[in-house]
Amino acid sequence: MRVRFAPSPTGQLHVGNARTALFNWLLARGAGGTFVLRIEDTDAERSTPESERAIAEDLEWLGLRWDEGVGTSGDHGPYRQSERTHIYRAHAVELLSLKHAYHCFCLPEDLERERYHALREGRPPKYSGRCRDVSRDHARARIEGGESAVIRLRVPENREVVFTDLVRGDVRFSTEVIGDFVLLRSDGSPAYNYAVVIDDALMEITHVIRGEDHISNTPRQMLLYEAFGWRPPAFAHVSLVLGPDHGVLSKRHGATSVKEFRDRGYLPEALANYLALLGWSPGEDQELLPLEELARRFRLEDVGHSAGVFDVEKLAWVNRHYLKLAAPERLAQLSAPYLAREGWLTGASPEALAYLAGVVPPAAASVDRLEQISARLRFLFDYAPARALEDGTFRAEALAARPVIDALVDDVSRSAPMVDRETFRAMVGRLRERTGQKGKALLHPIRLVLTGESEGLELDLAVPAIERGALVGESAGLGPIMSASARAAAFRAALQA
RNA sequence: GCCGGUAUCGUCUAGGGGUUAGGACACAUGGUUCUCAACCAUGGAACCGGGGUUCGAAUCCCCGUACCGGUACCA
Repeated sequence: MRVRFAPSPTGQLHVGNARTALFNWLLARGAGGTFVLRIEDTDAERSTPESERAIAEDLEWLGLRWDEGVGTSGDHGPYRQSERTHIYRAHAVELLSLKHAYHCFCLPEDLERERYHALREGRPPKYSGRCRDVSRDHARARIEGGESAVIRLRVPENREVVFTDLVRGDVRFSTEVIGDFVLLRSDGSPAYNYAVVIDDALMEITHVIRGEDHISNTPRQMLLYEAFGWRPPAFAHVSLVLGPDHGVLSKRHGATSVKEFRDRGYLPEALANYLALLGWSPGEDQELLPLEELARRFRLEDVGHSAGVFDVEKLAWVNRHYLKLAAPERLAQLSAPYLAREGWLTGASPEALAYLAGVVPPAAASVDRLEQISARLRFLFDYAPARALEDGTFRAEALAARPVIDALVDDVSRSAPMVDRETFRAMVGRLRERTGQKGKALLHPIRLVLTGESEGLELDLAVPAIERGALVGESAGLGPIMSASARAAAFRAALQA
């Protein structure tokens, strides 16, 4: 089995295309087949090398490695359509001599007018076939005379073209609605439907899995396979991904490209797992499974027929799941850019990363995506009691808890840093005895003073994080982080001001 | 307009002639916790409409409707 993903390098990899790539990969992976990456850059205007690189990078990030294609040494290359022009031309000549194709000299404006009239009279707007009978010799003469021509396929009249779609079953089209379409443009470059067939055939693709938007291209492609006498591959058209308003997923819905999701701090395994769930189900009421397991279970016949609405909430849930599974070092590494953006991390020293590996995982357990990690860790790096006390509720809570606060300031100024849960709890125990307060009345004031926030991480975790962070110090490229004792003093000063 | 595709909770889906129509996300309520989040429990929530076939239709067939895609010298 050989499958392919064939994007046009005209922008970032869209999640809908990523899902198509994923389905291809899952099928190949599950069947021990070959996954080919081909670049369809026949539109010279819009194709860029940057976007080809970006797409390749996104596929790799998602874990969808290709066995053959650009950047590999496969023996079905080249894998960039812009490098295959000679192949397309050679095959066009073959079609010409087989009389399956012909030169067409019709002017764009004439075609435009024909189309307009056809539409107005309720007829399918297909090419009239006016140049069908221009002989090859005559055509050659006109071209030598400076006229430009396209090459069109001679589409048989009044025929039914049927193909079996692996996800939808038999699909049939009448050639009555298919005009003689363009194979080679007047500049010699291949049109999509033509290049695809040549490439899929020559690259020995056995299963073409692509978006539903290509379903009406398929009969044209079948006709081409027929003209060449080639056996067509199996086709499978997967439905499209929609936005929450059931329209095309676009920027106003938020992120739409793989790159954007990556930048927001979604894990690749989460995006891939979520995408697999959109239009397919692994069965047994299971949803969260590693890619390899998904590949084992994947069957094209089980892919849903209807378009799917992209649900960011569910993606967030999947992401939270994988965030909890991720190794601490990895989370620290992945969080670094977000912390650096805030100016809290100036260099990824081993000490700083080791410290983060301890503090990021508990914070990450309560966010949807890593982008939110800085808000969750703000208490460490941006301690500002004066600012916090500007809030009326916060101030009132602090004022009401003066005895606890005073005792805290006193205790913390005289005891050792609370670098672990036990020393912190010991301190809480001393305060309980001294003030007679317990539970919320005791812990909430401690939170206000030590974190400068009224909500956040468990204090058991937060306070040792503060103390250890203060010890790591700025020389390691971290912080600065104020110690608990400095915070207590600063807080009391701010409260009295 | 024409051609093609699709239709189960708000969303993703399981099921597929007889089921209390199952699960997940989201939502609501409760529990837990110093707090938020997380977590746990409970709950509300669906077979597009109309005909037909059948003892029986959400499931099969037809028609309609809605939505999506295509209708290029874009891909």
